[in-house]
Amino acid sequence: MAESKKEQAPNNGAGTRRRGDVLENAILQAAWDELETTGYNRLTMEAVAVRAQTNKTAVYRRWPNKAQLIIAALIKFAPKPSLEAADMGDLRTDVLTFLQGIFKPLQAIGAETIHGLMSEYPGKEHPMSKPLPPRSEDALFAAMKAIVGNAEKRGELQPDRLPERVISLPVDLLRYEMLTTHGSVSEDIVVQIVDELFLPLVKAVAQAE
Amino acid sequence: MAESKKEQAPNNGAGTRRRGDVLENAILQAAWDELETTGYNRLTMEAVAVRAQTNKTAVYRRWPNKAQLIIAALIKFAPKPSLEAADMGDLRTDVLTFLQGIFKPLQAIGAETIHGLMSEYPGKEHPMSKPLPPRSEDALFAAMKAIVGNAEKRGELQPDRLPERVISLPVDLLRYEMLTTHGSVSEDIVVQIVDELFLPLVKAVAQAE
DNA sequence: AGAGTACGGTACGTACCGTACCTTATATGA
DNA sequence: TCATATAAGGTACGGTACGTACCGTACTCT
Repeated sequence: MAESKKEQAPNNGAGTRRRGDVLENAILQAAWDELETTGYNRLTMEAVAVRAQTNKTAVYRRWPNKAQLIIAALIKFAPKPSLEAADMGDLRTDVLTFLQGIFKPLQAIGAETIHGLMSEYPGKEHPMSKPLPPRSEDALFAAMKAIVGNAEKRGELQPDRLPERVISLPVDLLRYEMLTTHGSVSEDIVVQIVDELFLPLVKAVAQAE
Repeated sequence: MAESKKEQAPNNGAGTRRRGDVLENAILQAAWDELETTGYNRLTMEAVAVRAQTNKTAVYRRWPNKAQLIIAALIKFAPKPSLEAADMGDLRTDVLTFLQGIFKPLQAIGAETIHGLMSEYPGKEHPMSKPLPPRSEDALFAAMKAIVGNAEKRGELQPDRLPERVISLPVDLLRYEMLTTHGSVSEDIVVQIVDELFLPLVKAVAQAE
């Protein structure tokens, strides 16, 4: 009798109403799925709610807008590059493997999403969780510094000769290419960046004899 | 009597209804003004129409969406960099003056607008008038090639030694910085790019003895 | 058991989009 | 000079998405 109100429990027969982390994860998962199938621009809060089998209210209770929601979804579900600096014996190999390792993760997020986020994001008055952090806090930059540090320890480079701009050059250019190339970026861009730009530069500035 | 319908001619007393290029320019001017005061995201077609003292219909008759309208406004009103390669006697001066010349125009457009355009722009199936053209058609790249060519003629560089990536490096990095730096980019980034990256690279690869 | 919390669900007001429709001014040329 | 086509002015609409309010109801916790 009292059960008649349930009208065929809408989910599985077990505990019906999700809460807290369970619901939060379901929403983030839905946002990530929606992002992959629909793309950032056409993604709507309502579609995310529907896919998560909940409603907009539950979404807005947690994230105030689309940008914040998607950032949270990226943090949780986007493929993360390995940030441990490979240490294989020479600088070229280390940088190449590192860049190749971040290539696919960057590509998985996609230019449309980045542009959308950076376009919509408040920026001012919002010093938290930006899509692209300043260089000093950038994990990819830190990884490159570690790689260069290893090469210095091995004696490949004279210490402290490389300006920050040189160290960040490969990651910056890779990101630039991802942002501005509609369609897919060929993976050999990584090799070009290393062999035509980074290594000649290193050689000119700081290579030990 | 028949004049009573005019209700105090809303514009100047002279020819009332604008057409063709006059109206088109008024709309583009309004779009440009609106872009500068409101910003790309919050700019609406209706606001442009109101500022141009016309209505949405007249706008949509000419441009199918916001992105196209803004691109047209940029082409007409955005400050254009000088594309003639300076030829002052040495490569460093030429590249510096060139980069400094494109600095302000790039900054005038602004990251928000570029991100918005690149986010909304169809891209696929639309091979026309992209915000960022491919390198081969990029006017800034062509200018850099001319500058390098001048240096080769002077004997500063050995001819045909510089890969395209080296030539486009300064412009690419400058654009990257403009796109990813919220707030204002300091102008000495230009000097850094030239002195820490481009010139050492040129020296390493192609400088004549 | 009771009380607070947070989800489910709906409905609403707002904003903007893009289009349809009609009226009216202007350019053109027969 | 008048007729006609064109394009402007202007309004109104359907549609979509946003973000919020409200309320009933399940769940949690003590």
